[in-house]
Amino acid sequence: MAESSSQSAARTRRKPTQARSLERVNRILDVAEQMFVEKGYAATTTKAIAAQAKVPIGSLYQFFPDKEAILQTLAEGYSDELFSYFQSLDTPEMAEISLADYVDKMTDGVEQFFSQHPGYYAVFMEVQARMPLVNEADDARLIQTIATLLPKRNPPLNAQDYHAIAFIMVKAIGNFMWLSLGQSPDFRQRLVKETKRLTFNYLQSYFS
Amino acid sequence: MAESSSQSAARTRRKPTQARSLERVNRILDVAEQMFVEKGYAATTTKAIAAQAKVPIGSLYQFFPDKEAILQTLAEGYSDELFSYFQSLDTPEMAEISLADYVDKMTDGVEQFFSQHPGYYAVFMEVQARMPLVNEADDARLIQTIATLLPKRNPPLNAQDYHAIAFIMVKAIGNFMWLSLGQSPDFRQRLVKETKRLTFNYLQSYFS
Amino acid sequence: MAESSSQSAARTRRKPTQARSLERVNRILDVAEQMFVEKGYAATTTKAIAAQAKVPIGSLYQFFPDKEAILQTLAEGYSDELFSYFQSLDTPEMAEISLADYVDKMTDGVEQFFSQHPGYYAVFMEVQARMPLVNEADDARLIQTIATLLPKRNPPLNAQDYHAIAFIMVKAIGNFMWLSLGQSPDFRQRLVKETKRLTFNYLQSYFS
Amino acid sequence: MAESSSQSAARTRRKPTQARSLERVNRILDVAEQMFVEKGYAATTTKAIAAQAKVPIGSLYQFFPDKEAILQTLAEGYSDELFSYFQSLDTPEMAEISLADYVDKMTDGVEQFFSQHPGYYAVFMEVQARMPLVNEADDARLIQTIATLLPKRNPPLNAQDYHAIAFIMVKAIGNFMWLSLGQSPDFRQRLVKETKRLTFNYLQSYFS
DNA sequence: TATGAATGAGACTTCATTCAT
DNA sequence: GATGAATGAAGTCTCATTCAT
Repeated sequence: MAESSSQSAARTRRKPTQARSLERVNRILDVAEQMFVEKGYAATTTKAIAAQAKVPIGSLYQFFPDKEAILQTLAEGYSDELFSYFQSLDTPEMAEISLADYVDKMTDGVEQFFSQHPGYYAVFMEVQARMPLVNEADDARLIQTIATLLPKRNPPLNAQDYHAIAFIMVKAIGNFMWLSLGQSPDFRQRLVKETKRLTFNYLQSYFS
Repeated sequence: MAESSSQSAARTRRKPTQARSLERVNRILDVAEQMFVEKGYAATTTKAIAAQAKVPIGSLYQFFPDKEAILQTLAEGYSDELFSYFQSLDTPEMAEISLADYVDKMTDGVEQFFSQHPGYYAVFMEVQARMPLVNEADDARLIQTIATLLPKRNPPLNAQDYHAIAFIMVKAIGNFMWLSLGQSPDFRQRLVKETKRLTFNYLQSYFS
Repeated sequence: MAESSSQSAARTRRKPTQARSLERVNRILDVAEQMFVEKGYAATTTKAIAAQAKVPIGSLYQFFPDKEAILQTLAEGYSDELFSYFQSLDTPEMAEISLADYVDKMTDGVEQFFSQHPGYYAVFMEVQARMPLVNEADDARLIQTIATLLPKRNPPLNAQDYHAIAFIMVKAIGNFMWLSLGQSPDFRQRLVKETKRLTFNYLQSYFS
Repeated sequence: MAESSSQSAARTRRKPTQARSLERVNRILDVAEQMFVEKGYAATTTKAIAAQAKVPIGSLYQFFPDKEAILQTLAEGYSDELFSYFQSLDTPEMAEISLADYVDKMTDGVEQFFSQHPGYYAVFMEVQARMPLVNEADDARLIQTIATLLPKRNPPLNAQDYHAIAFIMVKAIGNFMWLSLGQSPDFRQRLVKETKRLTFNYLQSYFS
């Protein structure tokens, strides 16, 4: 039922290398994710998370210094996964495909990711509200990656340009795929299409 | 039966018609906005709001049924203002200006609005996380308006198309101008420019 | 059963002027005193104090910002009472009585005070350990008073001398009367006698 | 029946005869002393002590049954040292020196001891508050020793007298030298002088 | 014997909301 | 209507101690 979470433990008090601990941490993370999605971060108590995860509250606090660290770890896990996906686009073949295909691939990838991670929305809403810096840093990593991918396409722009373009691209696709989550299947489909159009026309204006 | 508060409206318990009450409500709203921005919604107590606004806590609860109603009222106020701005664009002259100018005007308008309302960001982060429906409803109003404006430009599209286009437009501009808030002045400028380009190229692909 | 405590409210969140509040504060103070004596400060919980005093825990925290404030208020109450006693010794007649009688009066006064306030010991042990400054300040007040009383007896010493003498006097009497509390009645009697002898011989060495 | 720990003795679970164990116990004691002084007994956790002493927490509990035992062992160590000092005064020569010199020697000895053991103050504040009996017992040992030293000086008093005198003497010197710890160097000097005067005049009234 | 992860009772404190005055 | 003292459920987190390995 719960998606196995293989988050990179950050702000984790103790890096659990033992099998049982690792399992516990993941159980906590999975339960927390689910509860954050269902009732919101504030309305979810550490006690409830521990109980649901069948972990003593004391153990929970052995792995996470406080409630926020759970949220943060969750966020970082998502970020890492998403980042990995984008990095996987950085292949020789990708530099050859058409701009339209490139945009399609990215958009579809993000769309899929969001679909498969129902917690992302809830978690990032909170994260953005309470730890914007962390979040920014994570997105920046993504933007950076894209910014280095772009120059492989023709026109000679400077680094600043590439950064701005990557920023718009990442945020536009991210935001709309995110927004599409709450929409009806039909409109969602449409949104994917429009997002591709939006992004493609934008990029085409640069990469003639 | 008793004092049913019309859920959609400003959830104010009593619409204060007396001068003093109105002033108090405004003071509460102003103080709350400031505190939400400074310390976040959760960390702001109703008692503190009341104290700062020099309004007895009991009176505060006479105007607002609960803490969330304050946030909601704030959000609605913003929404109304922004909505008014967009409505003001619906004039005969506006239908005549170029697409590029149209996009410019909208983007600049939103940018200005966000600049002048520093609370918007903080408030909406919370609102989106805890009352997405309200927010959606508000944006929908905006999108609807834009959707009715668009057909005044050439190509014969159906209502669904106009809705989708308006959605993308409103959300894209809204989102990027919002994101620009936290950026350095330079990058912020750039973001305005890129947002215009993004939106313009998108619209142009429809209204060539 | 409980001694009525008329402590000067310090570090009290709200100075309770209303009859009911005042009674509640006193009930809290009385209960706390008793529990501190019986089980020690650390082992006494705010919840238990509130329950025993039949005051909701929330109300307790309306009067006292935290657990320590209760202890502090208790300490200050004692200090004030003891101080009052010493001030009452500053009368024209007192300046006339013999040194021996003077020492007797002081010692007996302190002895009585300690006997009548069984909480003093427990409370001050804690206070001294966790808020030495407060305690010092209080004793200093006492010492100051004595230091201004002494010059009324012959020999011309400087202010520093009077301070030192008063310090020794106050601390010696205070300490031994305090120590006597835990002793058998017989030895306690003896201790009173010896304390008088100790103090008297010391003072006599100055005031020939 | 199993491992009954003789309550009066150093409440160490196991008297560590092995070199490594002894070293560990000492390291625990040293670290604990320092931490008690710095942060207070309550604020010092057994885990922190163990970590700082580089001893596994499990081992710590092998040497000490509980946290309080560490404090107690520390207190007993001090007491023993101080006791040794006083015993060293019980020599033929000491019986010959003047009363004034005798008092000087004792006072200076105690003063030095306190100066060299900064932990004494902090530790005893706690000990007195939570284990007064232990403390009393320790001082009693001291008083007894003094009481047997005193008769070597003239006047024929009974055992009870000697005990009372020794009690006053030990406690007066002890208390004032203790109080002097927190004072300014100047006043501290003065306090030493006054303590000698206090004690000397008292003793002289008996051994004139 | 040595280790340190695991435990969970319970401590302190907060704060939205009510309702007697 | 206006006021603000009163309420107490509930939250987060700590830490002495144990015991399986």
